[in-house]
Amino acid sequence: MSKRPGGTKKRLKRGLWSPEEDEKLMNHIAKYGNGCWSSVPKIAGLERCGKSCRLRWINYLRPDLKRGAFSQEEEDLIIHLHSILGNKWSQIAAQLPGRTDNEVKNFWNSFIKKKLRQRGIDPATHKPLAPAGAAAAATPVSRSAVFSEAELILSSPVGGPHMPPLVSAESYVYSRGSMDGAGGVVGGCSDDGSLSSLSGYNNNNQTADFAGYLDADALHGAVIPSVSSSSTLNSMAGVSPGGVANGNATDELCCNNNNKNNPSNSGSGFESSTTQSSSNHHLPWLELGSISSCTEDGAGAGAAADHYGAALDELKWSDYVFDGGYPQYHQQGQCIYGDSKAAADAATAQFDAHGLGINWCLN
DNA sequence: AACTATTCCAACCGCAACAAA
DNA sequence: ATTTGTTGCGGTTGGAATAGT
Repeated sequence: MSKRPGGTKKRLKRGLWSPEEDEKLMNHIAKYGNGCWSSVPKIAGLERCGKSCRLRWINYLRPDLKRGAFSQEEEDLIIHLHSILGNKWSQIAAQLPGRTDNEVKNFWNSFIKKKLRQRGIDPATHKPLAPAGAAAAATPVSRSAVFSEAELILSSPVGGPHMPPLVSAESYVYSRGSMDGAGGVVGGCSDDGSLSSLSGYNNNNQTADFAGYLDADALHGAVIPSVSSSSTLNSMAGVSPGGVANGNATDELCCNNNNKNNPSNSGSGFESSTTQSSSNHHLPWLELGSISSCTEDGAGAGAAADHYGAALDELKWSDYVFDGGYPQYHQQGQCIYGDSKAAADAATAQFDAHGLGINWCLN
């Protein structure tokens, strides 16, 4: 570890945060909001760099963090989003209310990766691991390589424009009994041929429609507020990422320095995220209308989705990939609030108990 | 009980993008 | 147009907790 530059400046503290430091930081943010991190240590009386303060707040202190075990839905969603986005942890985390990019990243590296390998799936490519002889061919492939295969299939004349029964490369990997190519139907209806609708992500025998927010282009191009960013509270407040992907200006939703004193930024975001209980509340956009983002041919695509409902049920690939025995992913180390929802509630309560009205980004 | 190995989370680092001066 | 400062992101690492011997 190299020394920090600083010369005559007081040496900044590093390492784990003490409860006192946490309290100082929380008090400061409650008072002034979370802008201008460089000035936070000075004002708050912390011997930390602003960067460290920001990270501590984003990854640990924010009361809207879930801080519990990842649910099966979250796990499935992470795997799928990773298959689309690769290591874009912030964008993946943006789809998981209450989760940070760091948390998702750690979860991936410490748990999902391992599990996928055990199942014979290459976590880098989301394809079956090649046999030893073909190791060279199975070297990590870029996300674009995976996409190219998916796009190849999606753009093949089998379906043609707006013809739903398209099979993505991924579905070959994940769908139950799909290795023969018979199963794993993924609805696709995007005009640009991108994968835009998937199903089978919740465990309630519902067709989970990811239209819109799983559009790869939208995810890459849209400014999706990350959980780890200062403009996250819109997603915490149940704002559908689909709306973002549909091109709505994020500024009007975000809590950032350009949107001061927006009522939607204060408190309500926390509440909604900490009181979510059902899977669909965790993932509010799952309640989007069927193929809602299939712009020009929405009705036809929706009908097609119904038509292939049975096949879509086959796409509960999590059941296939993770056939039970899902261990709880417990937080380790420092945890000031305990676990899960109760923790988040407690955090919110604690914040409230301090009588600290949170004014986001007031400075 | 003592030691070692492994796991995994929190924190750090370097870089890039962006905005303001 | 350039410089400087700030923020955000992804990769990496330190070390506490846990498991194994």
